Amino acid sequence: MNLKYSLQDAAAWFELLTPDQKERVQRDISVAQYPAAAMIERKGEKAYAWIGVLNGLVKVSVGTSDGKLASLTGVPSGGWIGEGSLLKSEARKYDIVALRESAIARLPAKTFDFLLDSSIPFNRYLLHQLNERVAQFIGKAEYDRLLAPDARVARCLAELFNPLLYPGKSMRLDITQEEIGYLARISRQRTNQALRTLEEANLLKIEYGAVEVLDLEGLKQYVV
DNA sequence: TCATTAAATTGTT
DNA sequence: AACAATTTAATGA
Repeated sequence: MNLKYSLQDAAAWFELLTPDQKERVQRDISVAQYPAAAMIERKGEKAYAWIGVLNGLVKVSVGTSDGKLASLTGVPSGGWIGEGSLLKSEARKYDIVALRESAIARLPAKTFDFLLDSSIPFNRYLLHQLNERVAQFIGKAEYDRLLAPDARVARCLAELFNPLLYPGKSMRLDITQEEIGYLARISRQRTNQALRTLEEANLLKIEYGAVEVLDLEGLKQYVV
């Protein structure tokens, strides 16, 4: 229930701020709980806040304007999304849905702008995140449909670790095989099969209700 | 703290 | 998709 503690744990950028800035963020931010499968943000609505996943797991479905290719990205706790719509102050271009019960933080656009204006480290953090995301989408658009299910799972898992800054953090992620299936858009039993294949290749370790990534680079590059 | 039971997750057909 | 096996969490002595 301690907001400050949550932010230190689930917002890598929070540590980069000065005490004054931290104080303002804590004052302006709001947190809400969402049950599994709840719609957090809807496509088409205007963006008033930066969305942070303090706890839980969220999926972002991006519907391209030209049609049906709705590719998915998973966002684990510690991930922050939606800055694109904020910067251009336009409507959200995707739906954000809770995959399981999640604690969602909202940083108002005003505060977001304030940080942009006053904190160099914050800008640097954002730049890095945007860069990562672009690389992600390019790779996705290129390969997503052509990849075998095993590779799709590998990529989805790799992406779940991307938004986070992993140094120091654990390489273990609490996610069920069913949830991975949702993200990779394959059945749960196929997910199971894929995970076993990846475990065979020493890229990850299957745990109960979680997976531990052993070789992130290997996952990103996995093919066939 | 340990044993029993229920719920959730995984493995198999 | 349905079922069985396994693991974790919850309950109560």
